[in-house]
Formats: sequence, C-alpha cells, structure tokens
Amino acid sequence: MPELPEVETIANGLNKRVAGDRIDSVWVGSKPEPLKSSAAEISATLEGAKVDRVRRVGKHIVFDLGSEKTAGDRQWIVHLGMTGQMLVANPEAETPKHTHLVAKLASGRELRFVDPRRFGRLEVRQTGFTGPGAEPLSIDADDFARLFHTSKAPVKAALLNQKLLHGVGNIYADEALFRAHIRPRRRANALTKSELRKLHAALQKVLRLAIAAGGSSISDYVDADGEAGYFQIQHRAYGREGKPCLTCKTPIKKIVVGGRGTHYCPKCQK
DNA sequence: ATACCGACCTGTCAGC
DNA sequence: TGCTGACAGGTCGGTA
Repeated sequence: MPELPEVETIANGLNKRVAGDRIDSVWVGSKPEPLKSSAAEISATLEGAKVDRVRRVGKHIVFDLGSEKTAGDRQWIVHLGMTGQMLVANPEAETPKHTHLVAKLASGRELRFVDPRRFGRLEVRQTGFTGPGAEPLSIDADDFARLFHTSKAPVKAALLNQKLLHGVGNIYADEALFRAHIRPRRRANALTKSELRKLHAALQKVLRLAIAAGGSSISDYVDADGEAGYFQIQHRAYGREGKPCLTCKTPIKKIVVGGRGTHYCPKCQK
C-alpha cells in the first residue's frame, strides 16, 4: 500500500503526535507474527522507551527511542507492507480487526499497528538503520544516472528495486515514467543521459507533489490520524488503463513488468 | 548476476 | 444471493 509519499505523511503525522511521549506497555497479537524481531524482544525494547522522533527512511517508519535501560541506542523499524496502518487512537475507540500490536502511551493514547494482509514487518534494533538503497529525494541527477546505468533490468523494475533507490513503489514508478516520456520496458542502462536526467526530475517532482497532497489513497491507505490522502486524483497513468492519455488521448495501456501491473501511454512514452 | 514466478495473506470486485 | 477467480500500494526465496 504505502510508498514513499504515504510513509512520509504517516511518519510526519506520528512524529507530531507521539514524539516526546513514552510507551508504558505493549500488547502483541499471537497470530503468525508480522515480526522480524520476536514479540518478547519488541515488548522488552518498547516498554519504558521514550519516543524521541519518528521519521521515514525509504518505505520504513523509524522510531528513534530513548530510555534509561538502553541509553537511547535503539530503534523501532516498521514496514507497512501492502496494507499496514500505524494509528494513534483513543483507548475507547474500537480496536479494528487485524490489530497486531497496541502500545499504550503515557499520554493515555494508543499506538496501533493494523495490517490485514500481514505483509508488514516490525523490528527493533540498534541505531544506525539506513535502508537498503539511496533516498530518491536527496540523490542528485548525476548519482541517479550512475546508479541506473548499472542496471540491465527494465527501467520500471529498476525503479522498484529498493537496493538502488528505496521508497519508490508501483504507483510512483508508473507516474514518473509517464512524466519522463519513457517506456517501462526500456533497459535502464540503455537510457540516454538526457532521459535519465528527465526521469530523475520527474520522479522527484511526482514524489514531492504527492507528499504535498498527503499521499495517494486507494482503498485502505490512511495516515496516522486516519485521514486519506488526495494524490490519486492526480494520477496520470496508474490505474487509468483504457482511459485516454491526458496529453494525447491515446488509451493508456496496461502490461506486466517485473510481475507488477504497469500503466503507460504507447504514444507519449518512447 | 539477472529475471521471472510463486509464495506470503486478506479483502474486494467482476463475472457468471 | 453466492461462488470463483483475478487482482491489489511489497518483498523474499527458489529456479532457470
């Protein structure tokens, strides 16, 4: 579900609402665990910890923790998978189905991790998490070009490869390629310098616009307050198969690249 | 190394 | 109304 703009919106919302708060107690569900660390390890680390800051790295939410036990050297890393939500709620509010973790905060509120498909992952670790790849919003055009020049994969697949850039997912890969007028199946290392430059600019632009709109809400995405985002009304390729291209009216095509549904304009994208 | 594909899960929607 | 199958914002591991 959530790509970089959605995770950024969620992390910023969480930071605003829970930074400075303390986790008093933790409940972890017993189902097959959506965990990378064990339930016991997560509870032991989170209980008594103060939330210093919440931020985004790639598609991960990072809680920087401080506590007397751990001397502030621990982090709680949350990946939302396709359907994960991290919500701040009042304890009286009904607990949604598929709630896998509830952290009671000193302020009286609760932090709830909800994830129907259980593709999300929770992990506690030492500080220093940097994510698997480069940050799409900070990388400059030259480094971007060098990075993509190393990949023989279709450019769409390269955009989704988190070891190259982390944070780009299916929606924004399609949107960036549309805006850069590049076909998704082109080999990344076959793109010209000028095309890579356009792709870099298009990607950063679409991510920034989406962050400004609070992310894209398709079915179940909501931020930490349970609010939907609005970028989906600005999608030009993703989810528009058969509809006229907003530039040239040619019907948008849908194909499969790297196992993912891929939308593009056969006329505008070369 | 690379790329395709199924697996992991549940929910929803289209089609019959 | 209800069943079946396809599909969904992500990632991982196996195989060719």
